Amino acid sequence: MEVEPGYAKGQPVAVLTTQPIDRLLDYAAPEGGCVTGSFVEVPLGPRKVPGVVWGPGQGGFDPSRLRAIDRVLDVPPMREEMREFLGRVADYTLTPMPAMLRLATRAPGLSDPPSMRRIYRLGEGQPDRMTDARRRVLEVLEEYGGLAFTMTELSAQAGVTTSVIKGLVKQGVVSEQDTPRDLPFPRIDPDRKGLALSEAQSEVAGSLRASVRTRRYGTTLLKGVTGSGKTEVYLEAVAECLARGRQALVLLPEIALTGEFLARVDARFGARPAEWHSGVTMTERRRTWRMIARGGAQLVVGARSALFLPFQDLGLIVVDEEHDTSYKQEDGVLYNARDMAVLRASICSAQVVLASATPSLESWANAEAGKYARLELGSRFGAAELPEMKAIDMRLDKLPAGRWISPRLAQAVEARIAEGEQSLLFLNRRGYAPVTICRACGHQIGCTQCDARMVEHRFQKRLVCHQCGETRPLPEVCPSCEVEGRLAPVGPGVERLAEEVVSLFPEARIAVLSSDLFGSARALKAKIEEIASGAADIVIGTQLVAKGHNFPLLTLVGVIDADLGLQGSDLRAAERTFQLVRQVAGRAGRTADRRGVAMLQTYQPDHPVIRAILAGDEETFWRAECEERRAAGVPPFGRMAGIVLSSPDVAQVFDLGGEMARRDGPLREIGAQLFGPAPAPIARIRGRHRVRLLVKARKEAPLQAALARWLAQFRPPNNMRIAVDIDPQSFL
DNA sequence: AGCACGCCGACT
DNA sequence: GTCGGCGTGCTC
Repeated sequence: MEVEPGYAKGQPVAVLTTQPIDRLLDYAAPEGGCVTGSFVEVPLGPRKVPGVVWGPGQGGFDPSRLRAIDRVLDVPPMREEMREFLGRVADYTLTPMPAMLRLATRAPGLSDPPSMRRIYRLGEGQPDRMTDARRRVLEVLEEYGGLAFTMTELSAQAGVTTSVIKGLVKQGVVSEQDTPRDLPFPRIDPDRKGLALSEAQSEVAGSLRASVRTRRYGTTLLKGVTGSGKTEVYLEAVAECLARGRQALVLLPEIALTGEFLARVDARFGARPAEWHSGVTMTERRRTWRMIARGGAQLVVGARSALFLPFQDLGLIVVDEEHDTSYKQEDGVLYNARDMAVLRASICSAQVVLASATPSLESWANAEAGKYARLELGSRFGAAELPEMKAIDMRLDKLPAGRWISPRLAQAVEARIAEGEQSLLFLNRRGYAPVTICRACGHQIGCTQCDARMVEHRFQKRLVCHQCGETRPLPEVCPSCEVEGRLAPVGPGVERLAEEVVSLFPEARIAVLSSDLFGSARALKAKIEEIASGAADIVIGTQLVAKGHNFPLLTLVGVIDADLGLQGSDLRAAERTFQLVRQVAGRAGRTADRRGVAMLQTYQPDHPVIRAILAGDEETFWRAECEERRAAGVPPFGRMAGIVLSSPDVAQVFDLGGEMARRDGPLREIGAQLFGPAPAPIARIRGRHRVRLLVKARKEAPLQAALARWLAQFRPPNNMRIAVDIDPQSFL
């Protein structure tokens, strides 16, 4: 255990608060003293704010005006490695430290004292007489064995008033006890035997176990096709980590996947891990945060924000589906969870496992360069193989307007229905139709707040803007020429595709999986399970279905528009299309004893990406893609940053954008190039005009420092926002 | 982030 | 005169 410097009462200490102040503030240590890392509550103006003691006082402030820390919170101090991690992420992403601290303290009731609750279980005594109500209470308690209940739970479960239970307590029939509200998670037994692994799986699991045993930092890219048993294999690394007494974290891109994962962990270890994502209740979050800090949680499964949990001794981070773009998203701070996982592990001497069937190009390149170890799980578990890939050349099948399913694909679906098997039709477009056009004047209905076309959602009977979420009823009259009844949908969305499927297969049971059709993650999960158990013949889905869900009865995947995403100038488009189509295709025939088929409808069967998918030749694709990026000097062979200025005032963003382009001295000093300003891909969102600049530098260039010096020159007006995105996902 | 301070225009 | 708009600066 490291020993933090302690401060006696009255000594000045520097405190980092969650308030957006770009420096530390000095306070006097409280009654009872504090240590570096102590979570505290400090007075700031008229308020009390949370903070962390960051070190000794810096001085430079009238000592007689120092205010004292109000109190030290009842949680273990923030560890040195966590402070370092926050600082490094802040430097990397150009994020102010208070915002980093907010990420690390996103736990409800952090400042609350430890609270107790009263629980009830079966006691020793006998009741003086038995009544119906008393019997129901005893039945409930017996049914659940030794489990304890809260008063509310027990009275609800037994259907009696609380006075019945109180009466039983008085006679000692029910025992009453106070326990801490935040209980440790059930111990996971890492020595429990798991499922039998194949020889290939055991070998890979053995390597991962050996890496974990080193207790050093290291990253392994674990590549395995869908169904190859990746999860079982990395759970062996988890077992090794827990057996060494260290904590483990498994990151998943989507909360819809945690249900399936929890069941796998339960099957492997006979206990469930702690969960951390937006769907977890407040009390559970509080418990989880505290237990992780105290070592009362060994294994955590969570979303990206779980990286900022206060682990005591983190020995392993698994990033599952590491290529998933949702690892890079804004939640106050723009960071890529995959990269930050590697950073955190390197600071705390932990191992990282990046698992994917279709790794990101960055990870592939890092493995090629020898920075990451690479392990591969070749064949699918059991007999099933990767699906057979076929292209359907859409230039040959002339489809009538408003039709998207080629006769060949329709025939294949028909055959599956006859066999009692499932088909998946994949179209990465939500809603009914992406464009609504007026046949009289050619006007396309756009959003008033954004430069984007409104998407018709027939299910909701409304037009929806996919940028800002604004909706409005479908108009009868063209908003431009005011002619009535000439508005027409153009192009397909999943809802419209469903309409076509109904007309083609009126007898079939059809399910549409699209994120906007479900109110909650729970509802979506239920639907997925229903489908997996065979409740549908044809599944129509957006990219939601590409993400790891298991449909055992599925033997055919039809990709409606394999070309979608290939157009446009996004440099990552090829990679993303390749991954998405491979992932979707991987849904076919995962465990069936018959080989699945994936059919790709395309107008460009000779496009290199489509050919690479068809050939199943990933190495060739990646090598070619790497060469192109190397030649262009773009990530991962160069560094980039996107800067987006946004303001309700158009002139303002262009003015400052222009000024930033002119005063680019700090960028030129490191040999970086500046492009723009140009209107951002979506030039207006929620009424804010957006202008984008792009900085490109060599891989070794100190990009962040130069960006910081460059940006410090400008004072943006107060209604303008400047967002800096290091390593942007797309750089249009 | 809040909140006070202060400077300017529009009103009683 | 004085009410209130919001730009500027401070919080240990």
